[in-house]
Amino acid sequence: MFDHPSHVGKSGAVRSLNLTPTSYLVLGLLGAMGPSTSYDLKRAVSRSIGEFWSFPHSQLYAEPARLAAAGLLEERREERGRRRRLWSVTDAGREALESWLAEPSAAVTEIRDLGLLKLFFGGQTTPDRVTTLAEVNAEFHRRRTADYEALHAHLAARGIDPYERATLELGLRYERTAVAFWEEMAAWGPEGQG
Amino acid sequence: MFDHPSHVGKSGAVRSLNLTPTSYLVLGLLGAMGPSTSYDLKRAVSRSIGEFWSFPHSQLYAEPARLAAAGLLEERREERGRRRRLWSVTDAGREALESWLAEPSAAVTEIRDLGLLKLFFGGQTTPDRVTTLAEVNAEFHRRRTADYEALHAHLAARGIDPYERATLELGLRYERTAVAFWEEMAAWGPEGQG
DNA sequence: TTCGCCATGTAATAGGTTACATGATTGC
DNA sequence: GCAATCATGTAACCTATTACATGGCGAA
Repeated sequence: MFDHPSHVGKSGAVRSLNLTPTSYLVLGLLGAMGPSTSYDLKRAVSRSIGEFWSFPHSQLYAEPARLAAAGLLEERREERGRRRRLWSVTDAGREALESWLAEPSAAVTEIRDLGLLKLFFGGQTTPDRVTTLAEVNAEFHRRRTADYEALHAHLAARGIDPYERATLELGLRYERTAVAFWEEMAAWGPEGQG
Repeated sequence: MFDHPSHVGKSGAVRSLNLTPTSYLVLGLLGAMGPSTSYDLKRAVSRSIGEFWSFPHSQLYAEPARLAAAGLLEERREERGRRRRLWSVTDAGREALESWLAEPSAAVTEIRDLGLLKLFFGGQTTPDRVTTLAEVNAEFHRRRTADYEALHAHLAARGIDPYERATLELGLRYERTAVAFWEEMAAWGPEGQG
């Protein structure tokens, strides 16, 4: 690609980039899991935070390269077989992660829900369509709630990291909130919403 | 579905583009508000859906141009003064909006919360830092809850569109859920989380 | 009349999304 | 031995984000 120093070393060839959520995800996962491939990252994401914050696998392949260019990760290739790329956190990377974790900045939660956007424009369609929307969404979130609970139980069996469990817990609680909300919406429609 | 109406331009210069959430936001707002400037859109977003789904103003300036290129919007410029650009929905645009509203597709809700991402990696920092994180977030969401309630009351006074109110309602409920969650997290830390 | 904020945009870039593509495994 | 799925990437496009920049208007 471009000729970087053999091992990020003395040249300070560390291009400073601004770290995105994806960056911290990768840093944190590698910090917790040790040297891993992008596919390992993908799997780790899938049944945890990825439940409600999607990180496409293509990014989990692309982001490590960026972080490595910045000196926060190191790459090692398998000698034989597939010669897969294994990523691990450097001291600089660990430092970046720790300082990020240390500042407890609270930021606005983004909730992006297409169904909710449709509801927002409910006045521009017929009430029965809104009711259908509400019913479909209620069912959808009920199903998701059930999935979460199964997942939760499954993970509880194998002693999962408590922080990871807590994270899923909020996801679950959100789903329950959504179920209640959409069910009310569905009931609200038919009887004339004054 | 498409082979749009003739008047959209004999040239057929209607490049088909895939419509993003931003597209539907703009279409829906213009549908509800009538001809408006991008600044009008910005204001309409700010105290409503924009509370939990951020749409930077630069997009509210850029997106209408895209939609107009696709034949879904029409542009009119003021004759004098600032010569601002006023956007309005064409028949094709209205049709696109309606068919979108008609299909009640349920999709996964994205919840993007930096604090939650930090919590996810709680095992890589000290318990007291996690507790601080929880406290800061609890306070943050308490404050946001209060803001929502004030906003809600304020808008209830002026008879706001019930669907718009409902949308805000879910935002509010999410905030309450978050408050409870972070408060529990804050209390959970000190006493040893086995 | 000057300062400051509201209003109205544009530019640049990087990050994200959606495909595409192909090598390895595993099951049948 | 073949099909299906898992694993591992790359490419292209484009949206979104972050700055920058300026004009108008209101208040003091």
